[in-house]
Amino acid sequence: MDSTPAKPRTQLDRDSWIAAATDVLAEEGIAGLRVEVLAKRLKVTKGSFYWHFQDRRDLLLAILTQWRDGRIRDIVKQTKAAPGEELAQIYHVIEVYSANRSRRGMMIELAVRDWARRDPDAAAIVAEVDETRLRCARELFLACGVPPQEASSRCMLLYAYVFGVSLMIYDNFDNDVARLKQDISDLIACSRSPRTDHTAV
Amino acid sequence: MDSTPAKPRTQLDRDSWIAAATDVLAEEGIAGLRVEVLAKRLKVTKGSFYWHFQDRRDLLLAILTQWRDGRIRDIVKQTKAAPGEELAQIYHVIEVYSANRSRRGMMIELAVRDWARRDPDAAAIVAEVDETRLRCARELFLACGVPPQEASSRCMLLYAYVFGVSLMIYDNFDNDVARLKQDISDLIACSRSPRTDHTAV
DNA sequence: CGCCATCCATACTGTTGCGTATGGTTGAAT
DNA sequence: ATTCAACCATACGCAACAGTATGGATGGCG
Repeated sequence: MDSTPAKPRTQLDRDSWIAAATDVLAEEGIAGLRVEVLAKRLKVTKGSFYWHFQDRRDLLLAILTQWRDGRIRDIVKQTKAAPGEELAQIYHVIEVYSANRSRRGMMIELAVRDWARRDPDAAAIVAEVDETRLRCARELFLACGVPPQEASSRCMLLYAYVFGVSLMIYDNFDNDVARLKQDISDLIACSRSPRTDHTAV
Repeated sequence: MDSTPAKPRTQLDRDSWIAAATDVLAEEGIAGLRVEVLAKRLKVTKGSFYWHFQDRRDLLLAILTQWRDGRIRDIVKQTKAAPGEELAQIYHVIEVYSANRSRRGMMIELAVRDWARRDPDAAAIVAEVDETRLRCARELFLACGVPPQEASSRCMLLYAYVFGVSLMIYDNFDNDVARLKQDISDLIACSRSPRTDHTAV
């Protein structure tokens, strides 16, 4: 009929496997990431898997490095700010990394961090990502005129909050979550007085 | 030789199993909590396990409820403060729940929360614990004279920070972690100006 | 002493999953 | 058209694990 690459005959490459595996990681965690389950999801058998990967560990390490590269690319992008826009950019970072924005991204993040608690390789990757993120965010605070020591404290608080809040279940605590999160953003970004006017931007 | 209860013949009861299971949960996570592994650790066979428990799920639910009860008992204890000591108590809570104080407790905490991301029963337990903790901590802030809305924000930030920071790997970021954590405690507890004098107590 | 309830060991079945071996299919180059 | 490399299916062995069935040991009590 046509020669357009409509369906490349389910020809899978390494990246397809990694992408699908990352989906499973987000949904089921590292322990639920089994090659036979993954193969079933891709509608092939594990004969295909062991063509593209040496073993399960090979896939896992590929997931890690790809995740790291994506996260580092993202943070340097998110922390670039035009002069004068640095404070607004901090608010933007908090907003972007808050759980609801990209639920999938946070699920991966949490799965990787849980993984890193028992796997040295994963821990090394997380360490790289954290260091890069902290340094990038710190630059932003410094550009806002925050003193060095305090810049370190605030960017650490920023990331700890972002990850921690996505671990909590607080449906019945406050009925105005939006305002709650806004207040917290103020505390992290620029709390000098309790009621900061953060009409940022 | 003697009739003292030196070795009760390895007679295990339900609580012994739950205690050992909680250890495994802390070390290996919910996915690594297998009944045969647990039995081996207790030097018995799973024949014993299935005497005390209906199935694996029975054990898991027992772990959850016991964890909840312990955590709720602990938080009401930690948030009791003599009049005038409320601010110091807030610092104490931050200190106590920071990862290094009781590494084991935090490992269990993180394991349960990761578990709760895929299990509704675990999620319900975490919701109970979170609500209790937030309300208790909120009372402390209110007793410090913090306005209601802000009290909600600060106690939420407190817990999110505590859990989040134990997920991060920041060895190479700052060489004075103690001071970093002190600064963050200030931001959470009483930041009105960036350099608050928190010579609390 | 003998009986019964408690507690555990042993021995099975069935399932899931990792990894390997080997053969089949497909498309592109010669 | 033949051939070869890339890609996948099938079929195997092996281990870990959930759960069941059943029998053995132990201790208190009538």
